[in-house]
Amino acid sequence: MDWKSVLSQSPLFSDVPPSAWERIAASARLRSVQPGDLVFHQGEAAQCAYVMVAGRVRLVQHTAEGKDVTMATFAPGDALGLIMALSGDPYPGSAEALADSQLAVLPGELLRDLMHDHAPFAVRIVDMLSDRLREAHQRIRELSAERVQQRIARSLVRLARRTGLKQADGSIYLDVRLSRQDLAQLNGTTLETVSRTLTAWERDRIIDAGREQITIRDPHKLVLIAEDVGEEI
Amino acid sequence: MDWKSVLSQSPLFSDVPPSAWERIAASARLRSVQPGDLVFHQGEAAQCAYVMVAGRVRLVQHTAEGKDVTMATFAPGDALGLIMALSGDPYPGSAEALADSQLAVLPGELLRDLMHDHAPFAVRIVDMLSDRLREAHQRIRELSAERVQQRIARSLVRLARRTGLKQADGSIYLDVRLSRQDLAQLNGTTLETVSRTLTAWERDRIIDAGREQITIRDPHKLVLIAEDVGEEI
DNA sequence: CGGCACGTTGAAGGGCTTCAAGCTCTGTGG
DNA sequence: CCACAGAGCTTGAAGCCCTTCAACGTGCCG
Repeated sequence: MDWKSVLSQSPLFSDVPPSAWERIAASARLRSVQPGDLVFHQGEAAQCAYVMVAGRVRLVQHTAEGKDVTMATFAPGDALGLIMALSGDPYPGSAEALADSQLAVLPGELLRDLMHDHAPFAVRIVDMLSDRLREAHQRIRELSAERVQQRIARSLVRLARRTGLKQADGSIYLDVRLSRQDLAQLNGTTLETVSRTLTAWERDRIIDAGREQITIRDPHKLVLIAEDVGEEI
Repeated sequence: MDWKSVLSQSPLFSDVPPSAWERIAASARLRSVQPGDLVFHQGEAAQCAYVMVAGRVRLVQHTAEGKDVTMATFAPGDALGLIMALSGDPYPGSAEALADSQLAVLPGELLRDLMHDHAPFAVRIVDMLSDRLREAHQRIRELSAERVQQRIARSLVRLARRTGLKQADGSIYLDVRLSRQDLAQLNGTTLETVSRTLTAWERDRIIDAGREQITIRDPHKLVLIAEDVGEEI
């Protein structure tokens, strides 16, 4: 299918009237990236926002000490770089492709104009930002109050909901390349700790862990760990 | 000064045309709260958003295990509960007054209408949410990658910028009631750890710490701790 | 088949939490 | 005015969770 029609079905543009659509089509370009490519670099001044057409991209922040922290991952339909494109500020992180991906490139100016001319479009953006903010707050709470085990369990449960493929035997296969390092960056821990944790869960038949792939055998137990049940009263 | 005129000068409403102002004035009410009062409760369905007129309020999330995490604090001009008022979802946290405060109460419906009728107003909201999201991401990065010491130093530096009163001798007095517990909730740690850290800094003449109040004697050193300088190459 | 990225495992240790006890202010009511 | 209750703070001791460093295994792909 034509990428522009995919774009027009993105939640971001669902409320844009047909009249404005020509303008979007005229300004938007398509960009293809391969795994490991950076869509944009941390610190770079933002000219554009992106809407995922295909593939998977993650937003990473590099700290001064050389650690990487994964802030979010994006699937088709999601928008990234919105805030920065609107304000023109430097990107606070880098966007790294996790798979072969295609993104629609949208000039910041176009977005600004659309927002001013079409209030419902601005409302859509408010909605998207609201969701992101809620997620961010949830992660702050987790990082502040929960143990590493819990946080890892939580991210597996979340991934299961997003990309899980239910198998015949009831287990859930996570349809993403997911290294120990990736899980560490998602949860603010080290790959060694992730490895030990997964090994322990494999011993307890809660998951099957392979190279960059995980199957959840016992989703219920994983949720119990995520919710830290087991010592109530 | 009339609280409605204060409200009209909030950044939130700076782009609302005079024509809409009557409508805002008609729907808005004023609410006064005392320290410790909750403006709204976690879990409660959101009907309204609030704009700070005077005082200071913080947003707290209670975890299942009974720990509290402070998500943000609000000063006059700031808006809280925006997201939830727009969507009608339950508040994900409680808003607790830290001082005698006054807030303008705005029905969610009013905000929704304003956004649809006046795009520039929606743009303001996008700006505010953008700032909040940026802050949240920064905190996630800090919580993921930094030590407790660093994070405490950082929050003191931040508070100094927001509410610091420069003294004659160059030190900075933080003009907020700030208990060890508060600092702990801000940084995802315990009051004991905060106490020990502050005591150590007091020994090193970096701060003066009293009961619920802190003066920064050597802001430069505090920044160095926050940035974790001292072991580069 | 060699290199490299991914993963496992062990050992050591430190940062931080947890529990516990006691101290020091502040404010309040008799 | 003073005493006392309670909130805020300090300090110690114990220990665990997690990191860090290090060495080695493993499988994929050129």
